[in-house]
Amino acid sequence: MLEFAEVQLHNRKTLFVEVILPLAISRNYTYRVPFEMNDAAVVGKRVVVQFGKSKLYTAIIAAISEHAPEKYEAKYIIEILDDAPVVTQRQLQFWHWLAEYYMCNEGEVMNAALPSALKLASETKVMLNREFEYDKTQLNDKEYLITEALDIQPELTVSDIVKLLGQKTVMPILKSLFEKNIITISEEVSERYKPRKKTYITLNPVYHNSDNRKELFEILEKRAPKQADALLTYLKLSRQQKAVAKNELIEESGAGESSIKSLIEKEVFFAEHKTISRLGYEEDDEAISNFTLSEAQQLALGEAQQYFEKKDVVLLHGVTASGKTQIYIKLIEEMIATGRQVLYLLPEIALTTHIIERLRIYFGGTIGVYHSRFNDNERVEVWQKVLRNEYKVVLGARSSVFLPFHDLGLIIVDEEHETSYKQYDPAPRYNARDTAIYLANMHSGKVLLGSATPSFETYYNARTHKYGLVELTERYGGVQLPLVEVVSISKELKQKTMQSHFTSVLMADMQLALENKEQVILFQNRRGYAPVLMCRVCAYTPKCINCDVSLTYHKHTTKLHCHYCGYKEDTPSVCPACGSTHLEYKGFGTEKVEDELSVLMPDVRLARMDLDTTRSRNSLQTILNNLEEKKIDILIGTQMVAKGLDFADVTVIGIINADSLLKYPDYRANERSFQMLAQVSGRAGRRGKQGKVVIQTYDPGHRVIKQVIENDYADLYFTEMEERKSFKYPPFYRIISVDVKHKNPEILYNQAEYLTNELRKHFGDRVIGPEAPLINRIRNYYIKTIMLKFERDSISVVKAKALMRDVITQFQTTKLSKGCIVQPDVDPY
DNA sequence: AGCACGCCGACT
DNA sequence: GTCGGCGTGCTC
Repeated sequence: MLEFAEVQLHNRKTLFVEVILPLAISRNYTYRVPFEMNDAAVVGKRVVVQFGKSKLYTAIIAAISEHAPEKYEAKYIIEILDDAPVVTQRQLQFWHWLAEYYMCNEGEVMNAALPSALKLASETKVMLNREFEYDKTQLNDKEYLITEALDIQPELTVSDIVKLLGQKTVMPILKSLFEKNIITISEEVSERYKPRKKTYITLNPVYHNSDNRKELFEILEKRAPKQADALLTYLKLSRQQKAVAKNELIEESGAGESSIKSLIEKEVFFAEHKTISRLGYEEDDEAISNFTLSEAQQLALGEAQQYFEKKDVVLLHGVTASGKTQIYIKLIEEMIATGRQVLYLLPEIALTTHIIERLRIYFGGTIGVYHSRFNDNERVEVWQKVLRNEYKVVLGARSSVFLPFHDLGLIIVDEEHETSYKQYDPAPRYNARDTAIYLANMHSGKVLLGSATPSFETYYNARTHKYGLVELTERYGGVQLPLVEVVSISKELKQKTMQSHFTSVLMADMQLALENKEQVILFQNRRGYAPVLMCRVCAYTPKCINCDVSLTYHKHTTKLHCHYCGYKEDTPSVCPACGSTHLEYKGFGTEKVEDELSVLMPDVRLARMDLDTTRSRNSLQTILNNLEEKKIDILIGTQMVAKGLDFADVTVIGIINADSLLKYPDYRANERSFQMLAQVSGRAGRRGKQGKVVIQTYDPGHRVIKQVIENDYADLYFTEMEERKSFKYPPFYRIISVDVKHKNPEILYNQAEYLTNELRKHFGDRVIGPEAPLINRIRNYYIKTIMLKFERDSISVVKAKALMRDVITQFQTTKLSKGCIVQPDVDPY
């Protein structure tokens, strides 16, 4: 609180702030700044505001003005949370652009951009105002309860109070207490996340003497063999690494918490609690293992650098295992030498410790990592460090484009073709690759897109000289491309040489690999056990009650699951339609492949990698570690296995059924299939051995399969581009699709038709549809899709979007559209 | 997104 | 006669 005299010194301007609220609302709102906060009000800081009757939100100041809004009296902002902005001006500009480009609200962008710890109103701390005397008799029951609780416990969070009162709406009560000056509300970001402690074990120096150690060991072996094991493991681990963590020791030795505890009590071990960074690594870093670029890499690097003189974006098209990462590292080194920041984007799934470690060796403490497996405290930590310029390099997934960079000199987008760069579910439906190009431009920085199988959009831009194009056709270290063999499933079925889903060719190759102590990866583009349960008599198939999809049988739960809404039900033993007991599984997924293989090869160590087995925080890493440590012989997985796996001993890759990829009803199906198959194949026989890829298919003559065998990306590109052109698809046209949803199918049908006609009034035959998507009902909402195709180079897409926005807004004000959800998706995948 | 105001069914 | 269902409209 400022003294009266100080207030007088202030310039008593009346200030208003326009704030972005973390909500899906179409505009920003303006609040008044209390005089004493005038100086503290800065664009990019967070404020607490009341929005609506009772809700308090953390909002971001987007603009400050001295002019009062005309038509209403502005509410006051309640508090300014930050001493310095947490969002930069440039970010706000970026958010604004993103909302425009992807046709969503700034609030939705804010939600995607800010770690929730920076916007959680419910985690706000509440405490008593010590400087103020108040009369308890003046309080109502609930207010009294809160003050009583605060007498005992000086600090409560809003969610604590929710629990205390047993009701959800506590904000009005808190606000009234706040207004009566009884409580204060604060949110100190720096204290919001507590440093993580980790316990390290060290050996009592007495036992550095080998005689003492021997003596101890003999005693332990007799009396406490578990403890002896723990000691041995400790000695092994301490030889390998500088510090031994307690949890690691427990895991490695299998000794259990209690054994370690008694060793600590006996003063054999010392326990040391260290504060470590939540980001999972310590400061002490080994020296850098210096690599040298191959001639081809050197050449490619030089080309890229030359292009950067003239172009903002360069595509590095390098075959799998051509050593693109080393080129990235050189470019990063160069950029950080100039003092500018670098963002290295990777698909979520490729962000394994493998790549993180590799880069950490290079860049040590200046590299930050940011991805969705991080919890919020960790994300805030990275956010703050980027903001304070403590990180020069950030390695991250899609959402790291939202970090508060100051001076981004270079963005690398690895595996640029990856569809996971596009966010679909909550708006903003943004593509991190495209967004990165805009972001780099804002910083006058450069973008390097890397891929073995570039997206056609990118390749087109490169071929038409919008981007620089660097080709790297040689695999690093002279590793040969794998041998690809296509096997006809129908032929083997006729010959009766199939064993369950495996052709004799694949079986033989797997066996050979296993005999040589090598590893195998099997690729099946579908998770679950069997996609559907079907009645053999009446062909009945159980469907989800909320969605227009067949339920999938999952063996571990023995239930039928819906992959769209998570609905589960028990597997029926009789057909609910005709009463027949002849129910059978049709189709097959990763789980069934695993199951059948375990029957065919009972002694082989199998593992499965798909969405179901990698859901938890560390399970993916565990699978990868096991693979690396050769605890797995055969890994069966979905698309996940195609990404970022780089293991020396994987020599055979089996694609169980290529047709499931090829017959996808999507104009990108061929592009996708090629990418998929090329990526999967690229996993075979990297360091030093030629790998083998077996593609099982019903259609061995398929054009794309031929192109894969010949690794002929260019041929694929040219044939596909002809079709893209004639059928008005990207990259020649830009697509904006609009999903219309409603619980009632008839209303939806009429409204989608109406909206389509409205759009057609402006855009003519650029409007296609409405069409029912492949899955026309999800979570009880029926869906229709309207598609708009805009010529790439003629009418301004910016104008078109503005017009679309108007049409949609207009549509939503019509009474008939009640209950309709309209979701535009710009550049959909 | 929440929350209130508002108009139609099964209950003290 | 009310309690309460969620439909729709607004929030600076």
